[in-house]
Amino acid sequence: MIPITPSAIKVACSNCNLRELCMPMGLSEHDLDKIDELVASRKKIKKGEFLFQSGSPFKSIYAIRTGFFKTSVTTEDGRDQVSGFQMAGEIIGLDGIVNDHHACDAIALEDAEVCVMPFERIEKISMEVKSLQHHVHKIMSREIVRENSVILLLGSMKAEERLAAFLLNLVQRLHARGFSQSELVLRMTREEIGSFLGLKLETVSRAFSKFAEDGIIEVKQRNLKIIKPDALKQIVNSQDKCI
Amino acid sequence: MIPITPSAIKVACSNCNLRELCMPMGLSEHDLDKIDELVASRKKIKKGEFLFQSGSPFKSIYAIRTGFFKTSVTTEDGRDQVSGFQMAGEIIGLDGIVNDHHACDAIALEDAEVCVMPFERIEKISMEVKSLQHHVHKIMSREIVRENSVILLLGSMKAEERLAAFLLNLVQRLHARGFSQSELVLRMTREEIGSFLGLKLETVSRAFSKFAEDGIIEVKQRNLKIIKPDALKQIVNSQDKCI
DNA sequence: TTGTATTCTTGAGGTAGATCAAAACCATAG
DNA sequence: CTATGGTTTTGATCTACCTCAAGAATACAA
Repeated sequence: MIPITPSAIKVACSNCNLRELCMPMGLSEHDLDKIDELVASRKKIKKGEFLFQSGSPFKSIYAIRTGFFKTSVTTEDGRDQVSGFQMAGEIIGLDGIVNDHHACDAIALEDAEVCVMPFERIEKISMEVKSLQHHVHKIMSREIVRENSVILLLGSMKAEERLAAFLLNLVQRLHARGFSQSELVLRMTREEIGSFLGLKLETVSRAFSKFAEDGIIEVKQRNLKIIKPDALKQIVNSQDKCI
Repeated sequence: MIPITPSAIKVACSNCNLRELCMPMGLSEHDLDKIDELVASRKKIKKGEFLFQSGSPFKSIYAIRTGFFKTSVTTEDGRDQVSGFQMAGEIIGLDGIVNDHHACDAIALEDAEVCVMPFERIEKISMEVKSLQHHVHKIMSREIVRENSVILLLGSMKAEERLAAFLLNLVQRLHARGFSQSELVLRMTREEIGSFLGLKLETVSRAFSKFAEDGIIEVKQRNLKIIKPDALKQIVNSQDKCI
């Protein structure tokens, strides 16, 4: 039996099965070696624990390997709101770059593991690997675009439209990770969904019931099955066509 | 009389009075020379015209020199929502990086002029000038944080709180540009404010009237004077402290 | 000047979603 | 198994904001 030494379990993006989600494609051997230096370590976070907290010093961004997170922002007077849900292959922590401290909380909704990528290291290697630099820009831009769509949702959709859009987005991202297009397990409570969608948990629950009643979905607690994805899409795009 | 030749009016960040807003600080002579290559040209946009449109190919980001813009996002079914207002010294267009085409519209609310910065050039010079690279990261992170606060506003504040937060943000940014802390001219209609805040224009108008009635502001069409900034701050942080 | 279009204000009434409340469901520990 | 605490559902009522509508103020053109 060969003992597993620390070096044997060394972190390596180059043979990580999530690489295509968090790293640029088509790198040369040489660049791949450099990329492997990006991840300083891995970190396990238990369900309910913080990955980082608002106000804590920013050092690294994180690639989620396993598990599920929520991020939430807080006002001075203590109101807080879920600003996103993140799953394996997604990058978290970009909000910390501007002011060298984090601007939101990141909490694990289930036991999770992340790759810790010190941002200084990213910037250093970005100076040498052009495709990494561009990739970082893309990831940040993607976050900006994602938030744009959340703003659109919060500012112009009504309750059922919001929930439909949320479910479609969730299942689409899960599908991109090889999960079912129709079945999923919600990792968050109705209250957290409501917070994200700018609704109260009762409203979320009622919308779920309504969808189930209409045969669009089947819900049993956190287990959800999408029966008619097209009906959901239609709900999202149901702005009165009249006038 | 010496005729002004094209080269004489060459764009130069190094002696632009907005430099401290859009460029990194403390650059060496050598780096400053490189930075001056960032801006390919200047572009004038008339009131009501697009700087770029959703779906149009992404080439450059823009630094606003003069004027005032709004950005707006659109759903498939044609709903649109103002996602931000931008003023001199702010950067616009970062949403285009991910997919090589823009994800929102940018429209001038008054005659404006922008510095056109081809993004490829930014990436090239970023490989050489470390502080520029970090600055780009900061600017993108700042946009992420800004959008976070819009999400918080839309998801958890009520009408008057939203308007108060909006006015405070606006006047604070204007003040950072040397304008008055108390007086400002709104560059946008009530409808545009409402769209940004997820409210109808009537609600915005009523909130203005309420603030004026309470002696917190004075409004006369687009001209606005903030009489009691602290009252506005209190309105923003007025979440029931009970329980 | 007058006319027209746009923006803004204000009122009256309707409604989506919030709030309050109770019961059902589920998970976990003992 | 029961007990406990968190989550979810559902009902009844309330309210903040929307909708509809009309008029006033403003800007601009002829």
